[in-house]
Amino acid sequence: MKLPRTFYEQSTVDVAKQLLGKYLVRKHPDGDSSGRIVETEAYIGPQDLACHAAKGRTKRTEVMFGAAGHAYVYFIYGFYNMLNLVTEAKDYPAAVLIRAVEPMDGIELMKERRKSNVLRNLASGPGKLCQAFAVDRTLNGADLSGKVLYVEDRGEPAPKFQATVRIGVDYAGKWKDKPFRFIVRSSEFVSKR
DNA sequence: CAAGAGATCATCT
DNA sequence: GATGATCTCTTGA
Repeated sequence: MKLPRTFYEQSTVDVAKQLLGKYLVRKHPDGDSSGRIVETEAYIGPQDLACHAAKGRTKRTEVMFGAAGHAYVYFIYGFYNMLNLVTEAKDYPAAVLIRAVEPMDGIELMKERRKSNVLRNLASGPGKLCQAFAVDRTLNGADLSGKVLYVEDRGEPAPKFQATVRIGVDYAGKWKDKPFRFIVRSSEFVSKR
């Protein structure tokens, strides 16, 4: 069952936690792929200095100000794309970063795109995941109730998870220490332990 | 194994 | 003109 818009309208931290154990699905002409989400991070709004929207409403952050249930994809370090899912009310900028998934369907395709045969190395990080799933900025603003990219519930019970600090946000003052990263600790497929 | 450097570009100052 | 929600490779122990 595809997650409805109302799911993404909940508080960002709740969305981030509940996404664990759900399945990211990517439909593509070359073949479809999916993966079980095992790591997420919450970026909870304009006051959160780690959130891009703390810089205000700009061309780049515009999507986060839009309605929940859309993809926010941006390009970083000259190499990598990051996939976020926009949460909460329209005009309130917040999103959940998808950091890692456990590959399920379309594994051969992911191996090709990633140029790696190591299952654990296919989508265990936000940049890797976007490569494996062919997610780039053309998907920025994509509606998650559409056909190209969405998250579905496959009826799996909520996995046990652990909250830790977010990665790579040392510049964010007191916000860098907030426990807004959620990982399925038992999974081999998280980016770091 | 841990640590460091380099790659490379859209976005904002 | 600086810098970043990263990754990979190289180095050295």
